[in-house]
Amino acid sequence: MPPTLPNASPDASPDASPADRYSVGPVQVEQLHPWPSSVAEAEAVQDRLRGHVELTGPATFTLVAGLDVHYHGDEALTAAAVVLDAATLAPVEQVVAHGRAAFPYVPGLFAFRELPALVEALERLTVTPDLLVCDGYGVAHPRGFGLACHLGVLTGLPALGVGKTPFVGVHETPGPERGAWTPIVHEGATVGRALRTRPGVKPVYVSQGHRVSLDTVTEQVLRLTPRYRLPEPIRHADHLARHPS
DNA sequence: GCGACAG
DNA sequence: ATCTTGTCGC
Repeated sequence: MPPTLPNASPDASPDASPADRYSVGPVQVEQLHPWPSSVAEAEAVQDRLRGHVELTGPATFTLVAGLDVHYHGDEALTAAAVVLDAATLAPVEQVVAHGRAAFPYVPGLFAFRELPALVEALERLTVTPDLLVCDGYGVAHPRGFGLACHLGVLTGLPALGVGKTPFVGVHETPGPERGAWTPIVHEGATVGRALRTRPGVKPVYVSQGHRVSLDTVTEQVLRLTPRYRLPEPIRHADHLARHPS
């Protein structure tokens, strides 16, 4: 049972062999070898992969995937991936993967809890999304490598993160109109934006995950959020994770 | 040193 | 994340 860490056993369970999992779909995902078994190892993984993040990329997309996880009880969880047609926002494909939290909850290391299940869901897709919309942060993170960066770097796909509460850095409150935003500044650098997606409603906190510019992140999140506070891909994934069919 | 801390 | 009712407003 993973979610009991701070004091982990080093050479406990050998990692599964590289060939123990396969994907039937077109989305190929790099595996993390070995899976971190302590806070220090997890932080080291983030520090190592951080250099792989690309902050520029395409500005338009055709298939957008929303990703989210729902927890049941202690460690059981369901990950969902829903692909939408970027032009119409109509659902194209939806898949779920059941699993268990793979790491205890530690702010900043949140990605390690959900990564295995989210990766499995991505591998079950039969279409290839060209943008991953993640529920959490990207480079707006204590070590500059949040969940959206993990998923982007491991798949090679453009990825962005949408957070519902402030996490790192400082920012002013954006104006009340939809589309208003202010920069999130962390250690002297702009790492994301507080973005108003609905008039008078709490802003969301967006940041780059991989292969997208901050302007593109802002533009896409607004485009994917025609009605509610959160982007449609995330809302669909959230619903599917809660009510698997 | 203490508190706060994505989901 | 999750435990939880009603209520106000578009």
